[in-house]
Amino acid sequence: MARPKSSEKREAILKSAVGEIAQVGLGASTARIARGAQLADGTMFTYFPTKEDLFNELYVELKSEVYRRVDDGFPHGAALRERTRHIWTVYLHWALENPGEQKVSVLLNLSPIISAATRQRVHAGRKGIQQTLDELAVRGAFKDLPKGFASTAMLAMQQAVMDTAGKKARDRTLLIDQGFEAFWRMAK
Amino acid sequence: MARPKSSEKREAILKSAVGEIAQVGLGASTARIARGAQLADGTMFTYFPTKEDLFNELYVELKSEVYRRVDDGFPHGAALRERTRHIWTVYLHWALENPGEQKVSVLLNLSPIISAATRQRVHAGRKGIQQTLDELAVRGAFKDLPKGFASTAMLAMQQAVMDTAGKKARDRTLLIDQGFEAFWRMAK
Amino acid sequence: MARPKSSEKREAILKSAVGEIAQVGLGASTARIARGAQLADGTMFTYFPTKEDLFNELYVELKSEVYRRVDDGFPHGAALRERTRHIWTVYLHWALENPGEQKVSVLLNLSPIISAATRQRVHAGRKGIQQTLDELAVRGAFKDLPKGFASTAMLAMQQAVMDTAGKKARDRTLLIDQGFEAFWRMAK
Amino acid sequence: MARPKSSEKREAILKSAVGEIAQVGLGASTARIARGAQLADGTMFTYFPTKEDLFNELYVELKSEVYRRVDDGFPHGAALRERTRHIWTVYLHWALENPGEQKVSVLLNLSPIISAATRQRVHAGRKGIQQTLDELAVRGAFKDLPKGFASTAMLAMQQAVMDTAGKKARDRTLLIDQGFEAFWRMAK
DNA sequence: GATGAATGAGGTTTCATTCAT
DNA sequence: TATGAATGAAACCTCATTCAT
Repeated sequence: MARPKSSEKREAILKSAVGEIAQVGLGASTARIARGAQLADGTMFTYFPTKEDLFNELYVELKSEVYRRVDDGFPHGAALRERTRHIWTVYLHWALENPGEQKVSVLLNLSPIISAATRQRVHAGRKGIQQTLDELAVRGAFKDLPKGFASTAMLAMQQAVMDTAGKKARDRTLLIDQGFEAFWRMAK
Repeated sequence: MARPKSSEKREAILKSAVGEIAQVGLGASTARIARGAQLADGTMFTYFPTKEDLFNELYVELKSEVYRRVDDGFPHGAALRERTRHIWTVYLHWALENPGEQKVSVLLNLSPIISAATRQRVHAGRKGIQQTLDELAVRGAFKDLPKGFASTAMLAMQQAVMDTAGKKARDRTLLIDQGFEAFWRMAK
Repeated sequence: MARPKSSEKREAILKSAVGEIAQVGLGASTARIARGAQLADGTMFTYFPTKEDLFNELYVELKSEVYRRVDDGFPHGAALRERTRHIWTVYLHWALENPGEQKVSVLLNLSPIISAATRQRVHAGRKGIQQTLDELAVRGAFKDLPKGFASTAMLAMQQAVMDTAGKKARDRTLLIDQGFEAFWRMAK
Repeated sequence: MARPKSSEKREAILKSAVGEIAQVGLGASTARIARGAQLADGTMFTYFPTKEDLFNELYVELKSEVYRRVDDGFPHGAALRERTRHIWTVYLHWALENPGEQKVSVLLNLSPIISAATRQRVHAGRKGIQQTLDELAVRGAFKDLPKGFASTAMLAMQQAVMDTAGKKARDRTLLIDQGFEAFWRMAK
């Protein structure tokens, strides 16, 4: 076989895409993304046949990374509060350490370029957390709200923490903890 | 100068922009926006010299509309809970009745096309609510968090309600109420 | 109304297309065609939304021009031989005076870019000659061959004359005449 | 140099080229041609250094094949009519059995990609028939026309038969025979 | 020799903006 | 003012060809 497709280059493209999209939005051009990955314009298309494909794969990749992190060291036997706290904390640490990735993830999520199939795929990857979210959904104030509200609210509150962290430098670990205390009030 | 620039046309452009952006994102072309407003390609540029200008003005307009509604019938003398509830409810009704406007507002907010100056301008327009938000910021769980967190969290939780409303048809008024109860737990 | 679409520019594009295609084939680039018409790259697309559209329109235009010429001064009352001779002669004069147009016409006819609808349209324009071709079809050697063979054969023999004229300079009028005599033997 | 270039692969490339060109025209990509021959993109270039080379060789190959068939079983001693008939019939049988090859042959012939040298080479290969064509050129209606007209006309009339055969299913052998009778009238 | 990844020029088309009418 | 034709930069993508493996 000839030169195999280098996964290094694949990563470089995805990384460059994150950088470009974070800066200029989904209008980021394939040419700039390629250049950012130190590749010729055309090379990108041997890795991703289409800009649309690139963006969909990128979305999957970003979400998978988060789920992977959350699953890693997940305290399976622990009480609900501890498990919820784990999800909360791990996700926020990732997001604050990777603001570009996080922003791009949000942007892609809002875009019609992400297909229903991709959304399905990503949703399926959430399996590890699902049990915890389900338990959350029947607790406290969430009990009276529709099924998926608890997880949506968690994501929303995490977003609020991120927005705040972006403005004030402050102690992030503290912010994350206190944010969780606020969130937990809804579940108690 | 004969005819004044018709503000009717200005409105038509803004409205068309909302429709187009809601459908295809910020990549919406000026030509399509103009066509949607029943105008020629070039006419748009006598109202907004630049696409950037259009988007910035649109953002201001959308936000102003919301603030206007919230200010309208604001229960100035009432207790904090009632005032917060008013903001919560009025905003959500507007958002659920105008999903396009709401989506575009979010999209623009995330885009670098919206200048710092515009953000300032919009922020300034929030004056009517500010007092209430400030009171909220020193209550319950928000007390331990940075200044702006309460309002960010409120917006985030409202977003959660909207996302949920988008999926399930359900009784929206009930959803809004119960969503508020969840939110209020953080402030109690 | 603003500047109206100039039919002069439209003609220039079509003419340039003929020149380019005659030289390099159907791979002729839209950019070169535009440049040949002294227009910016983008301008071509206000006249023809697509390369495909351009080529289809061009085909119609070329064929129409021929039919127009043949119809012009057509000896309606004359004997079959005279009418056939008219078609033969007029077409060949056009083709020999416009070798580019003729070549492009052949090229387009062979290409899948020309749609069935276009072919239909062109065929319909042949109405003026049809009667004569039908009479031809039941004569001489054509009598034993399928319906459309006479006209196909005529076109083929005209092609032979053109090919020959392309090589030898020679007296073209004489060539056309003697070519007709050869052709007529099949119909006699 | 280990293995010799497999002539089997060479054939596969040529065959694939015919298929692709017949479908999409001379714009057929080398990659698709290679894939059609079950080869990697790059492999094609060890057999034909250039797309241009491939097309020129293909043209020679197609024409040679025809001449080979015509030469095969050529009735050298027979009367002119019989010899002409042989050329007519053998060619048409080949063309009708190999419509792709025939179409590609025409396309290549019209293209500037086929060099003068190639055309020369092909013309030279016609040696076997030349004598017959020369005799034809001084007969009947051809007598008054330039040297090469008889053979050009024959090809043209064969083209007419092919076009007709393509449309009507009909008995092809009969069509070929009756077509010949029409053609022969010009030579009688 | 065979493979297919890499290249970058070039292809078609879109688009914000200008400007003649 | 309103119109929409004109512009040319830039976007996405294809392709012949090269070359590391």
